[in-house]
Order: sequence, then structure tokens, then C-alpha cells
Amino acid sequence: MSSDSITTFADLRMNWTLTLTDRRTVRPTMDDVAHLAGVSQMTVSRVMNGKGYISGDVRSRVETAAKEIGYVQNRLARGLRSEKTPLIAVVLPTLGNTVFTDVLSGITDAVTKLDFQPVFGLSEYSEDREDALVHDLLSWRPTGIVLAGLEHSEATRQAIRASGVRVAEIMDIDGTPISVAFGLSQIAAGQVTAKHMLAKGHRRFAYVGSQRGRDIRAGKRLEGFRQTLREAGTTLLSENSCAQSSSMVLGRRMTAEILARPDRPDAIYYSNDDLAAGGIMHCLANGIAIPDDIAMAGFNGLPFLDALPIKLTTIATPRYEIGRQAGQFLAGPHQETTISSSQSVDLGFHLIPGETC
Amino acid sequence: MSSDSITTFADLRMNWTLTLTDRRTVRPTMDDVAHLAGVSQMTVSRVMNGKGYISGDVRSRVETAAKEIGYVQNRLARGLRSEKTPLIAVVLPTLGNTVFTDVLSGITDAVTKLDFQPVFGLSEYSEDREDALVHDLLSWRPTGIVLAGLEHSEATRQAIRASGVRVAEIMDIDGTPISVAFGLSQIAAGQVTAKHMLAKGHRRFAYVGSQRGRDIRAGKRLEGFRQTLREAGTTLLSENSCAQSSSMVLGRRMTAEILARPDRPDAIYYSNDDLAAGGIMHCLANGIAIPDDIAMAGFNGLPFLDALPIKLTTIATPRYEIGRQAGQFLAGPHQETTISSSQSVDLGFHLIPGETC
DNA sequence: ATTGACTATGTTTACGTAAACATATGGACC
DNA sequence: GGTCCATATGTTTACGTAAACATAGTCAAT
Repeated sequence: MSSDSITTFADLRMNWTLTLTDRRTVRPTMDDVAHLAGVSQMTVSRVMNGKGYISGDVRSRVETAAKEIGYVQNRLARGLRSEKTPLIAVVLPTLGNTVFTDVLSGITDAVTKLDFQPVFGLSEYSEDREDALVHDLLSWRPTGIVLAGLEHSEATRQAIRASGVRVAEIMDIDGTPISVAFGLSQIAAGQVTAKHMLAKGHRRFAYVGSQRGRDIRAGKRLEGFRQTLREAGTTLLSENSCAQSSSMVLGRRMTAEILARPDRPDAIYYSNDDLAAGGIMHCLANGIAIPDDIAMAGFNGLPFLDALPIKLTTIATPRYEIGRQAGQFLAGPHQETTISSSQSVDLGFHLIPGETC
Repeated sequence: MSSDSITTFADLRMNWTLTLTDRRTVRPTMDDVAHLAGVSQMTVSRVMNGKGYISGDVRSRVETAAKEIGYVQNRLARGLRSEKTPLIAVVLPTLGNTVFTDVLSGITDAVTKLDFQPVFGLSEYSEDREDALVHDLLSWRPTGIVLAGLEHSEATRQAIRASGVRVAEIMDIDGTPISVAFGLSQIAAGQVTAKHMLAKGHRRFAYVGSQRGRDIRAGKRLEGFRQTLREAGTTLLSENSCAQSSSMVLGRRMTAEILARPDRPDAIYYSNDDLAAGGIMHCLANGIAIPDDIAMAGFNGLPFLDALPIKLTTIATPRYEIGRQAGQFLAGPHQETTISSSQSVDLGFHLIPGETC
């Protein structure tokens, strides 16, 4: 059909144009840009990545050509060839809790600034799902991976070790991290809260939590809380852990139940601010005096607490900062020494005294 | 150094083992699995993807070998070769608003179920950042992309058109979608709210909003609200739009300011529930009667409203469902006809009458 | 026995990029 | 006037996978 031999430049060009036309559904490649600019594919690569020597003339011709045909680099090919990708994998339990969206915002801001991109999955507090997600996410050959907490299955540890990917474990530092942990001592947070409540003269304590058994960090706070009570010669009257996920509505309902019982506590330790805020709402709606009838403390220091008519006593946590530092650690340049050593970065917390205890 | 010729199977095997050892830092490939299982790379590929004929014996040998050396597929190579990836790109304004985390949860659940993965970026309500993010995300050659709203720059439209990627625009259906929009009529939501407030006898209205100028959907609701007031022969006394991002604290502060003015309204229309809840808190804290002194309405129907002592009148929106359907649309199998046509899927909304108006 | 369909596996190739290596030009330096 | 170095570009190759095509055995129907 076509001419038997293609010899002239015009023929070559024609051939190229046709090829481009034939594949109109397919994205243009560096080769397409190169032919349009009259240079080699490698030169296009150099212009795109700003590596090696390029004359001003060629640079502008290539840039013009790229814009003209709407060239978009193919990160799959780039990642395959260069054996690294600007990806940071993130595995979180849920987005239904402000804690994790704050952390995720921090991670996103930090890695984006370093020209990385987050890929994420939600484990819903399930270890099996975490395993599956980690395995799946590693198939993208990410540069780093963020995990919540320090407790992970052997399969997950194994996969991460074998992949050689950088790891950051976040939120918790009570334990031995795989590589580096960014967070705060959950146990200490529970202890500090207990000390504060004891100092305020409360003795009859109840605990209110959610995600029973699955929220390991809440469990550690409770452990710290219990321990301090024990040292003060007292114990929790009741531990109320609901299987549902945390919410203000749940906190309000659980508070109502507890206050309706005959052995009424004089203080409630909530596993987080949402539950505690629900407790405040219950009291507001029912004319129960805080802290005289019932004292309260929460955890996280969420901003919305400032809008409530009664200020909750709580623990402020550096959620965004935890995410930011973890992201920076994973996406930033590296002194190889720090990678494999188990160490923790304690971003701290502080108690915010409110009007609830 | 080594023997000049490699002829026996043992030699070959030895050679392979050495190679594998040399690259211990590098991830094993299908070739490694293949050699260990004594089959070809292609057979490994078939086992991994469940395509083509494989005998039970070979399948189990391959699976054992893969597990033994900890094989993890390389999606970069897979995507490059097969020219498609199980990725869904998501561009959202922020994670600081429950609306978007709900949507993102819906997207994540839907696409995960279909073996896709979300990659996302945050535009912070900036069109330039949206442009940059879209361009960047397209470099991963995703199967689909989710955008918030219907308003996008020509550059974004162009890039998406050229890439041939599937698009879902979410939240808003007042306009012409690129392909398919999932959401609700923001204008109608504003109108319905206005009608309800008018029916309750209110006449002196104020508006409270955030993200001034940038939150296009809030602007559309306000437009609908204004329009209905106009038809009823009245207008807004004042429009109070703050540049900051939405929060309960901001809502409380703005409400306090408005109620302190001489020309006090008898009803406030908030651009969302967070702001409105802040208003409720202000009134609770200052003994202002709702709705007698001041009536209120919000937007979104967030779950935490059920925990408040006073139930807010608001509009319930199907946030999770919007995300779920958008995710399903992008990641699911396709009847090609629907892809390019501009159409909207109205997931509706409904007014929840509360105690605030 | 021959055909054909089905099952099971192997070989070759291409996806788009960047690393590694090669080449060529133009000065500066002695 | 040759040597060396900085600059500027090209050529070849490999990354790991799956599509396309090729091969070969088994078994039922002719």
C-alpha cells in the first residue's frame, strides 16, 4: 500500500505524523515530543528532569513541543526505569476520626512540598486489612510507608523489611518502632489525666470508650489512667467500652446510661473529645452541673471544644505535626544511618485545664 | 574467575542463586519465582493474574515459590505494559471539613472493593493547585479521576480530555458536567431552606459563611436562598462571609458579632452545620432563646447534631453515597456510551426540621 | 488414523523512561 | 598545536510485566 522505502526527511515526518494520528487515543510520549522538536528522546528526558547540559535553544524548543502536543510524563515508565517512585503509602484505621484526617493533612502537606504523592488505604482497625493494604501498597514501590501505631502483624513486618521501604509509625511511642515512630506516650497521657483528676479531689471514676479492643492507643491511655489510680489507692468504678465507633452521639448516650445507674461516679474519663463532648451535651440538656455533679476529661484537644459553652479538660495532641514530621522523614533526603534504627520522636502533649474538672 | 562455560542445570541454578543473592536489596521478580518453580516467567504471570490455563500442580508450585521468596508484584511494570492502572485519582479542597472526609471514605470503600486504589491531593480551594494536581495525578495514568464541583480551569479540562481518563464531578449538579456529576442541587437546597424559614414566619435574615468566594457550592446555596427571599418580597439584612475556613469556633464568634449589632436579624442562614452549631453554642452560653430570639438553619445534616441539646434545622446530604457512587462509576465496568455524555446523577437532599426554626 | 477442540506451557516483543556510555564541539592552557 | 575540560547531544540498553503468537499434548468425534 504505502511506498516501499521511506528515505526523505519529509517521508519520515509524514510517517511520524501518521503514527501520532493513529494513536490519538494514546498519550504522547517523549519520542513524540523529540520528533516534533527535532531532538532525541534522551534530550527531552534531560529537559524534563533538568539534568545534564541543555542549550537554551533546545530547551525552549522541547518545552514548546511538549506543551503543543500536551505531553504528560509517564510515571509508571519513569518509576520502572529509575527504580523509585515519588509515592508515600499511608495506612490509617479510618477517616471518621478528626485525629486521622489531621494527621493525613499533615502528611499530605509535607510530602506534596517535597514532590511526593500520598496513596492510602483504610484498615478500619482490622489487622487483616492492614496486612492486605500494606502488601498492595508495596506493589507501587513507594519510597515510604506510614502506619498507625506500633502493633503490626509479623506478615506486615516481614513484607516491609523485605521491601526495604522507609517506615514511619505514628501516634504512639510506647513500644519498639520498626524504624522511627512519631507521636506521644499514650500511657503518660492517661497518667497525667488521672493525676489531674485526682488532684481535683475526684475519687469515683468511670471510663467511657469506643472501638472496644481495637483502638490500641485508647487502651494504652486507659492502662496509664488505671495505673495512676492504683498508685493513689483507688480504682475505676466501671469501664464502659462500646464496640461502635466514636461519636458525640455515642458519648451522650453512654453518659446518660452511666449517670442513670445507682452507683454514680463523680468523674468520667473519656477516651476522646468526641465522646466527652457528648457527655457535656447530655449534662447541658438535663441540667446536670459540671463539674459539681460530674467531672469530665477527654483526649485530643480538638478545636471545636473552644466553641462549647463549657470548656472540656483535655490533652492537646500534635496531630498535624505528627503527620508533617512523618511525611518529611519519609519523603525527605536521608542520612542512611537513621533508617534502620529503632527510635522514637516524642512530639509531646499537654493538659489543657478546662471547666469540667 | 568463574568457569568459562555454564552448561549443566546445576550450573545454571547456581548462577541464578548467586544473581538473586547479589541483588538481595532488590525485590524479587517473576523471573525469580519462575526459576524457583521451574517454569517460565509467563506462567508465573498467568498464575498471579488467574488468566489462561494453569495445571493445579504448576499453580501450587508457583504460589509456594512466590511466598517463599516474598514476591510482590510490580505495578509499575504491570501498568506500563498493560497500559492501565487500578488507580483512581481524587482531588478535594480539604480534609478539614467532614463533608470531604465522608466523600473520600465513600470513594475509598467503593474503589477498594473493585481492587482499585485512591491517590489524592488537596487543592485548598485553589484553582492553580487543582490544575497542578490534575496534571500530576494524570502522570500515573489513572483509570478515573474525581473532582469536586463543576467549575474547573480550561487547562484542567484540556488535560482530562486529552488523557481520556474517566471523570466524576461530585457534590454539585447545577451546571454542565464534563462527563458525569454525582451530587445534589445546591441552589435548590438554598431555596428549600429559605422557604422553610419563611414558612416559620421569619423575615429578618442574616447569612453566615466561610471560605469567602472560594466555596462555590456555598455560593450557589446562598444564591438559591436569596432568590427565594426575593420572590417573597424580602432580602438578606446582611451577608457575613469570613475568609477563614469553617469551624464551630468561627460560627460562634460570627454569631456573637451579628447578635451584638443594633439591626439584629431574627434568623440566620449558615452555610454549613459547623458554623450553625457554633451559633447554637453561643446562644446556649448566653441564655439567648432559640428560635424565639433567633432562628437558625444549617446545611449537611452531620451526625453530631443529634448530640446537641437543641436540634438544628438543616439539610441532610448523601455525602458518603456521593463518594461511593462516583467511585463505583469510575472503577466499575463500563458501557462506553455513558462516558463522554454530560449527565448528572441527583442523589438528592432533604430538609430535617429541628428546633432552631 | 485424522481432525479439531481444548488444555497447558513457552518465546518474543513492546510498553516509556533514564542510566550508562559514547561522541562532538569549542575554548583555555601551556 | 596539542591536551584537557566543560558543554551539549546522541545511542544503546534494561527496568518487570503482559499481549500476541507459537508449540505441544490429550482426548473425543469422525
